[in-house]
Amino acid sequence: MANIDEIAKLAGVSVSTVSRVLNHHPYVSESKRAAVQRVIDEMDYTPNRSAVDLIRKETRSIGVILPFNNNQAFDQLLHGVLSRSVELDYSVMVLPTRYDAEKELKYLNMLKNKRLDGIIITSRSNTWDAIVPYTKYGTIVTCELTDRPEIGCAYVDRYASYVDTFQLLKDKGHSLVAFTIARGEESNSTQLTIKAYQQVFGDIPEEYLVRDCYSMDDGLRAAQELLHLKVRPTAVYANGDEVAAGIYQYARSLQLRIPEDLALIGQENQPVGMGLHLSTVDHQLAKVGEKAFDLVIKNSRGKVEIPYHILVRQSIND
Amino acid sequence: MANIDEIAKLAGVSVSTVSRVLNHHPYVSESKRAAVQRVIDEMDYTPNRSAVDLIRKETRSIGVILPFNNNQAFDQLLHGVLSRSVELDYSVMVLPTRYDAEKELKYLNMLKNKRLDGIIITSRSNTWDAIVPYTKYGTIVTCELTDRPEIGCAYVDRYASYVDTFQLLKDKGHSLVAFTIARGEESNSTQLTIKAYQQVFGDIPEEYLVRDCYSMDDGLRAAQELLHLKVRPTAVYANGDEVAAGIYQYARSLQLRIPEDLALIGQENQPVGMGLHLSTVDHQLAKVGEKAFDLVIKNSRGKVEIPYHILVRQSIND
DNA sequence: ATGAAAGCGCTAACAC
DNA sequence: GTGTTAGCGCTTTCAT
Repeated sequence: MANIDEIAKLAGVSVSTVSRVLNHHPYVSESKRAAVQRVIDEMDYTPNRSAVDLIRKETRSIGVILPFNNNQAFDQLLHGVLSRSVELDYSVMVLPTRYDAEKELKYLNMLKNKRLDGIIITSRSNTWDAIVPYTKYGTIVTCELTDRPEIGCAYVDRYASYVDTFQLLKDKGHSLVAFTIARGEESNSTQLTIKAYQQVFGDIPEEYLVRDCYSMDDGLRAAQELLHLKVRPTAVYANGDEVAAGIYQYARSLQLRIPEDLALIGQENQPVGMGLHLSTVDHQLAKVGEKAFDLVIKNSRGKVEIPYHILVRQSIND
Repeated sequence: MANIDEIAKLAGVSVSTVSRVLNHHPYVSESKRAAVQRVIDEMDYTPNRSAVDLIRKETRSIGVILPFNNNQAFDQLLHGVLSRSVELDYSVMVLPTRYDAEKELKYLNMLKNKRLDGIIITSRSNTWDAIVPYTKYGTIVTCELTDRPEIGCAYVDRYASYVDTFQLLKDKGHSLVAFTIARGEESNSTQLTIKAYQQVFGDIPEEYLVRDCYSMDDGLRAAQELLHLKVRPTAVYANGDEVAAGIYQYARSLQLRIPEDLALIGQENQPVGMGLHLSTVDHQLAKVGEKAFDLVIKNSRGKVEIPYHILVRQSIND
């Protein structure tokens, strides 16, 4: 591929002039601009991006740190990020950690070596103490609330959301309420779910907490565990609509009526829940992703709260 | 951030020596290597990636072109790509087109401006004639079979797969077979599904073909259309397990028995189908993604076929 | 084994 | 308006 020097030579101008037309600067005579453009077209020339990034000290690329890409929730966040990035002509790298703290730091290092202008952390494995130093090299935005002033946040008040949901169930007359979670206790949202439960109902009966739930299949397993207990829960709060759908399915196979025999509520308002009339808590993850993107490219440390919505559908009794 | 000159100066060596230790070259005395390393650590130095890419003329980054990221099938492909990329220390950019041909070309241009070493096309909007010229600038691998010699392919023989599946249904005694598709007729797999159907059953009754199916919700809609027909199909081939699950759900709500009253088979072996004992055709999309990645970084134009598996579970009669 | 120096392809300050 | 030139931060001959 030709370079800018060659274009300049062929057009009979200096490289600065070529650079100017490339970057749509004013103060270029129409005749020269046209001449340069013609040569550019003829030679099928495109500026080398590494050279531009090197001198501009920015890449118009951002990264998204997530544990897995094949997960509904992270996929929604990513979707939000991508929507905005396409509009604003940014590129996005997907940085999957599998909850490996080492790898996470390696990704953060892409700010330092100027490969990325910013990074969105959708879920982290490191402590903030380990992460914050990297803000020196680029913008870091996270999808949970932290009071670290160096970190931008696009977040949902999960604790309030969980409390609200459990309270709703309680208000509907349920005292035997089970719930499902994804990872074990080290995860942020898991911790908050547990705290919220305790806040509303007090102690958690060990058998009312089902771990490692991600898919509909896990929902079936969870229901299998829960619905054969001597003291069967009368309501379940699932950590996702897929999981809720699995529970629904299993309950129906047992001839249980929803919501009369079992009330059910999921999360994230996924299509899977719509036709089943499952209630759900929509944390608006795509919107969180969009907002996180906006923060990161504005180099903002703002804390932006995204509202959640509890959608009560037929799977909850009146 | 410090640069390589500064490190050289502080370590009392030349920049070449610093570069050598950075790149683990031989022929550096242990004493100097140690001295340089110490300064690097002290200064917390990391080489600028744009400068390295510029001179090396490669980025160790690849792109994945897909229409949407929030879609099970593309997500599986992406998952395969990411698995391998993490192992081999490559970065991957997600390039969502929404089937916009212009945008697709813009993405392909990232090969030309040396931002990406290669691109994986999981689904395309342009003709091969428009795409092939970009192979001059980087490797292009696709997830469908094309005989263009410049393009590497990691693909499943979809036509054979679809014919096999329809034939299986026919062998089980079904002559009233409906099916669902995603996009309209311009999509490659849709076209092949239609051709396969005609090959096995002849003409397609218009009402046995349901379009725009992506999620479980769409499956419910499809079932609603199909199961109230005067001549109800006795089997449905869904273009995904989520869609199949929706159909299952609706059929059950009508008290139809699966498979006695309605045989059902989906695609992609998703968790949603497992607990429902839905039969499925596993096109091994994650494996396709992995293989596509391997081709692209080997700069290979190979054509690699990935086998598909028909998993017969309870949703099909004997 | 080590260093000097020539780029890689581009932008922008400065001079005219 | 336009050109000259000094970098940006690095790798890699080519000497020594």
